[in-house]
Amino acid sequence: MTSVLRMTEQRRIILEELRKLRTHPTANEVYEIVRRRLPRISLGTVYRNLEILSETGMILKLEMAGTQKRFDGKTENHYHVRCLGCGRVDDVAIEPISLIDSALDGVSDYRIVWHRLEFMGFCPKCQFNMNGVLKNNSKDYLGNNH
Amino acid sequence: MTSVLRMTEQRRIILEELRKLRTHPTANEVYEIVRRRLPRISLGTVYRNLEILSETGMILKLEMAGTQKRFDGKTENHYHVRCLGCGRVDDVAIEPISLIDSALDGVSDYRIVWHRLEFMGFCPKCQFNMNGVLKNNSKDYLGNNH
DNA sequence: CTAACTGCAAAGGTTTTGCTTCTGG
DNA sequence: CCAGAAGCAAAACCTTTGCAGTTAG
Repeated sequence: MTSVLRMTEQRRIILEELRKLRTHPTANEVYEIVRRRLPRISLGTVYRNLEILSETGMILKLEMAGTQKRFDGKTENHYHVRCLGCGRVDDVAIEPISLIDSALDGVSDYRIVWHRLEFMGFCPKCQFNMNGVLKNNSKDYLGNNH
Repeated sequence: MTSVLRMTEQRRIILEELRKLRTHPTANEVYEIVRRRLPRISLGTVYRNLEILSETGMILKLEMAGTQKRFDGKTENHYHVRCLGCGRVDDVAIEPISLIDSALDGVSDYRIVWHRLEFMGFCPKCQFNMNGVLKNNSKDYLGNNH
């Protein structure tokens, strides 16, 4: 019934690279990185492995603001902060607030399992670069990717 | 410099329909709905208007878990709850917790502007239907759309 | 051995864009 | 009027899939 996972070289290297990174790459970024070690790997293989690795819980699939899925080698539940200027995503060094899950008790019919909290703001670099730019880029406020 | 927005019939009807809905349709769903009143409207026009309306703040663009963008005629900042079973998205009837924005004070270099909080759980219908299904669909837990 | 996996290429689905015509103000 | 918008179709993206050959265990 349950199929046996094989640790192929491709899968192992994808996992290794993902765990090295502090960023949250898209599938294509993973492909570019892994390709430096495995020049003949295909993008399809990267997609298939990211899918499988996240199904098994070995990595995290982040489906956040923006169109492209991003992946994270860190699997503990944690929060992210996204820069409204450049789209950069960082981890946040605070513990998940489990109290939040009960905020809907008695308010909603849903049975809450967990929550996703994403902070939106400006990274240090963009705070520096963004004098007067903001009003012309209002669309970026809602989470465009780049 | 700043271009003048025209309230065309297409734009007005998109806005009207979006404000009527309690759901959070995708661009294509908006297209299907609006088409009942404007059979000749094109999908491209719907996309362009959803983009413009969200830039001006008349609607909200939700770029959440899952691939497709969804849109919301309600513009006040509010939270959403997403069903892990069927992908349905509902509004949550609690006030945004502004205290959350200061959770990163002293922890992160980012200047936080706002936050997005999304609850994940099971809607009443899926709670009912989901006896024993869960373990076989573990991939759905991370936010797949359907 | 053989089920799981890979590379490749093609298909699918969503969103954007170029172009010509039309229209709101 | 005429800048902004619409319709249409093609292009651009991102992701998934079918298939034939390869490989981990």
